[in-house]
Amino acid sequence: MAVTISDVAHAAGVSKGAVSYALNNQPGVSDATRGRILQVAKELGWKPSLRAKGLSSAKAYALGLVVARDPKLLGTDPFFPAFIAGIETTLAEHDYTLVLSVATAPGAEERAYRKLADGGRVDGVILTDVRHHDSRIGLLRELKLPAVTLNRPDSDSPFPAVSMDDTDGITAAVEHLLALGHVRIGHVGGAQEYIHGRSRRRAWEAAMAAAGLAADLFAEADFTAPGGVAATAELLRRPDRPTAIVYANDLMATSGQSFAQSQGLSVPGDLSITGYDNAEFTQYLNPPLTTIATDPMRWGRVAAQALLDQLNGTHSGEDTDLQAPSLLVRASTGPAPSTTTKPVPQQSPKQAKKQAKKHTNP
Amino acid sequence: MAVTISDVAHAAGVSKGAVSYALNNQPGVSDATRGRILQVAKELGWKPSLRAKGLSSAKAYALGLVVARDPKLLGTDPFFPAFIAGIETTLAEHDYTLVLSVATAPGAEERAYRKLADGGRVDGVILTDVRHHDSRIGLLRELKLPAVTLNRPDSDSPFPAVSMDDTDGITAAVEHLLALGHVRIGHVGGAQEYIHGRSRRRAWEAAMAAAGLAADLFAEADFTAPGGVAATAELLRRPDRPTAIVYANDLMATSGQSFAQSQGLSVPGDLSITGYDNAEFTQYLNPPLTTIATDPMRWGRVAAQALLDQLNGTHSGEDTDLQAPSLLVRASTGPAPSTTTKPVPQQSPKQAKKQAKKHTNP
DNA sequence: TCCCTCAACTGAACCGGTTCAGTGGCGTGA
DNA sequence: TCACGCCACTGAACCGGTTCAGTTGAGGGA
Repeated sequence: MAVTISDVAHAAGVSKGAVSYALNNQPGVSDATRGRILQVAKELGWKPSLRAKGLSSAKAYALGLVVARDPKLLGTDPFFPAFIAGIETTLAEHDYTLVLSVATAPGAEERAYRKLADGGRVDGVILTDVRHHDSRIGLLRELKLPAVTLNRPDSDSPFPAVSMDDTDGITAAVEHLLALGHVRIGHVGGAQEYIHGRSRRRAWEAAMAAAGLAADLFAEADFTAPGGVAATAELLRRPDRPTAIVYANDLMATSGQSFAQSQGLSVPGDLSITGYDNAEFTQYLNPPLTTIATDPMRWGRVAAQALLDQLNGTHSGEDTDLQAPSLLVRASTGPAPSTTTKPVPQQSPKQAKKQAKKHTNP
Repeated sequence: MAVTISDVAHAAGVSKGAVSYALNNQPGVSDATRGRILQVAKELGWKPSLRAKGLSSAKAYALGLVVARDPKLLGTDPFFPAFIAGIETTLAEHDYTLVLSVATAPGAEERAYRKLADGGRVDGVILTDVRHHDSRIGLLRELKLPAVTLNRPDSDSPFPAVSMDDTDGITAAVEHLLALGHVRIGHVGGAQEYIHGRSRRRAWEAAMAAAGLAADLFAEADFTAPGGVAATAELLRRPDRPTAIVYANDLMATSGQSFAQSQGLSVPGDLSITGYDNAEFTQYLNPPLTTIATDPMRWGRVAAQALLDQLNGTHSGEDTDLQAPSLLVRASTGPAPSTTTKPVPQQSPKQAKKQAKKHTNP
């Protein structure tokens, strides 16, 4: 940090401008001079100050990511770490870094975006967990902050999207269960506020409709483990309880499976279960979870690249579609029970609720 | 971004300097003028440019965190998301942001630190996952980058440490098992390269010694799920196999428990298991995992504060000790088998290895 | 030989703040 | 009434780069 461009210029016997041209591979210096300057710079160990560079070129050389999730959920979700690692692989090739913001308190999210935009700390942001009529789209517009979104928002968005289809994976899960003879296939959805919560639900509905079945065994949860327990309890209380449940993520599938077992149901003997995400721990569950394997790392890599392209003006403006995730069959799914469905051990709804609660907070 | 300090100065009829003094609560302007300037600044919606501020005051207003882990392991470890959330709660109160780097490839870690230091992108870093004779200490010294470490390194370190004791938790786990009648208590350790891998092992050894027992049932793993399987397989092959295993983290405990069950052992009937970290999913395992509940969020909050204190010179220079984590007893631990230990179904080591491998990659 | 062109390079302005030396005006004490 | 000190504020330098208008000198064409 001690050595500046002036030191290099002086040592090489040229002006600051020449050093700048040489460093950035711009015309204006001969090859000989360029070589000499670079040589001197190397000898002096000159590292151009990002701060100065940023000030004069009006760039921050950083991308922003605001994560608005309960830290508890965050800690269990395998998505973000892998996603961030993907972003990083792209950024490592460019002179960019990632500024991460975790917003847990309500209202903190908007503040976080403003903080990143106001001081010019980042040149653009990646928008994850897109919501129904997401207010952040308007916010970013107001802040004039370039962005890419993960999946295309349902409201009008000027930002390019990098999408990974939910439909195929859920469809494959339903078809897998149908092939095993299941008919009463339920769905525990994530918060319908999120567009991926919605699209997964719609994919389940469509797959059921395609098989001529009613999609009536739905319970909405919130992507959290306790939510999964409550939704599972609700579905299992139904008179025609499902013999299989498609969950919108692994965490809910995990807690749902655990709850079903605690109610005396065998998985997959009495109830088949599928997850979504392929979190590493799901293969060590008992039984290991049938789930849908996404590729968050690739998603991160591509999203970061799309944002960088947008920043330097080389982005086509078109959305990018990533390969759809694939079904990973493990032992939590099996043939539908051949006889009449074993009822869940009788208890009043009140008791079940109590038990569900107890199960949630051991 | 369009409105600058000059615009404000002009609008308020004062010089740039006066605006700067007013904004930063420095003497040199009267209260009346200060009020007027702030009023004008507000009306114009002026947000001082972090870049310009950074250049003139030689600060980056950012802290760095380099995470060197396999993204797969990262995704399952609940530590980092909560830890980062903790950092964020501190930074939100100050005008700082967090720059996150994920280094997965070998050699990428050092490059990441250099990248952060060279351009002056951060003012300091938080060092996690401290290793035995950690080379990063010297590196940061060379780069003249202020830092705090999580736990005190075993080599000489000039940086303040924020420590959370491992010993008490492991000791509590061993004592809990002893009280249940266990005598052959094994330990599956994390990579001994990490100082927390070492200290957990040493705590187990000490607790065993205190009970007059030999600490010979040790297997080293690497904090990963497959590693946990392999180490568990090794311990279970021993002629005097353990009736209880203390794992150095939840992920290994999870995969170890799953492996033991696949070998026909009942948990906790034949084998009791304890984890470390209290990852959320562990309460939904079958059986739910007895584990040690740490508070990574608090750790992040305190570490960030310590680093900020160090940067503005108010740090005492002394290490901070956080409250030790506590044991959380769930159903994976139970009384020691009363009769002779049930042997693991006979098979050659070769077969066991094959099975372990198969178990790892379903 | 002279003029023109163009490549190579310089010097200075600029980005938007901070900071310091200097200046003007006011109040106070003798 | 005057000298002095101090408060409030200004103007300019500065941080370390980028960028642009100019300058210089070499080479080519007529």
